[in-house]
Amino acid sequence: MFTNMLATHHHHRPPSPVPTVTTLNTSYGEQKYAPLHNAADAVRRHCMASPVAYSGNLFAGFDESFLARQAEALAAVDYPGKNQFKPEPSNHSYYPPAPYATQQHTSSAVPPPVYSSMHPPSAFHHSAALPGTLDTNDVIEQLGSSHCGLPTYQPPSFNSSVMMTSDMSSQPHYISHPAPTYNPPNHFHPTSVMHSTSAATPISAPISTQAGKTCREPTTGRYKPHIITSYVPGSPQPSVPSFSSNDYDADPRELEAFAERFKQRRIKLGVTQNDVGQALANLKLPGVGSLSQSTICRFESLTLSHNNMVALKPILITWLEKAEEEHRRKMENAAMGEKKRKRTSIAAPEKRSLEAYFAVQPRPSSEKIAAIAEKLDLKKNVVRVWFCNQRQKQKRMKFSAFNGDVIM
DNA sequence: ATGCATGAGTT
DNA sequence: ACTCATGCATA
Repeated sequence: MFTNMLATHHHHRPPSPVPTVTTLNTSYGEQKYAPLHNAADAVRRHCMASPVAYSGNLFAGFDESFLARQAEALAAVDYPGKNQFKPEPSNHSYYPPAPYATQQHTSSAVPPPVYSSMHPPSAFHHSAALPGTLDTNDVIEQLGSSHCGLPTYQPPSFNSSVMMTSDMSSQPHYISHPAPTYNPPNHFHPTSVMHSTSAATPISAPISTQAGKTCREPTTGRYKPHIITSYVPGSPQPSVPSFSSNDYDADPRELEAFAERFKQRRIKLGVTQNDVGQALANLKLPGVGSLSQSTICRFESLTLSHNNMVALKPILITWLEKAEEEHRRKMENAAMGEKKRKRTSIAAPEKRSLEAYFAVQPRPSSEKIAAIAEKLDLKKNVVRVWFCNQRQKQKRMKFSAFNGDVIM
């Protein structure tokens, strides 16, 4: 029971909107900022609510464990080598009502959310974010509710990761800021343009990089992309966090914004979360099978781990783009259907005249057709086609009559 | 949307 | 013993 609790404790969420709590995993490759972004929504709400709680006691919303863990976090930071502190299970079975700071703090023992680079051949491999350069002030700042601890990734001058191609890796701007700054979180801008990262993100790369493992879900036969990204002994660790185009996609705020946009566009397409999950298999991306409704839901609600979000994002982008393209096509087809040519209708008097002409000469010459057209005030082509159709009609009638005679 | 469970990989 | 990604079942 206890073991089980430990094993799944990060899933044990209180009724409050506190999302996934991931305890620290201090392996090199697992510098997660899951709590930072997973709790983004909660954070936002918490931030909004906070001012009210400040009447009197600054820590009104915080319990003792928070304070205790704050101290722990600070302590953890004081010793760079000590990235690891094992929280007491009892402290993590449940989280207090104003938990974000608590969790935040817990994860603060983890190195700062350095935006790790991707290794080109394995796009989903989260290479090590270096532990490191977080100082006490940073921690305090993160802990400060006024900032909600959301890491700010100085956005590029442009807004779309589509443009963040390989050359982005040479942006000295990023390299010179190994430690991210913490700013108040941005609210999602509904107007932000959905970008396509498919160009910048090699979605074809297997999701499961580090061990190349794609395990099959026993019951469903789904291909579960294991996105466990952690330090692989022997694999090269970057000594300096290099910033590539993928860092943008991995930016928690970008992820949050994307998830929101994704949801909106999915709904616009009239597709359910389950549909999306199933449709992913049709993408035929290597190592990418279907996903459950749960997972899609969790993606949209940012209740997946950061790495998981980052790995799923390009796949979902791929799906979204294809789905929207298909949708567009359908709409166009529908529009085409509506744009049916106007059917010319020939009035009864003219029709009678035409029938009279037809009785005399079913195959009038071009000149004759022109004459008739002029006489009836119809387009020559209309008259020509009428004769064609009339001949065809007659043929049909003859044929059916003949058949009827024979068969019956 | 989410509690609980599972299997695989990691430490 | 843990972490993680994910799924099933159900609220």
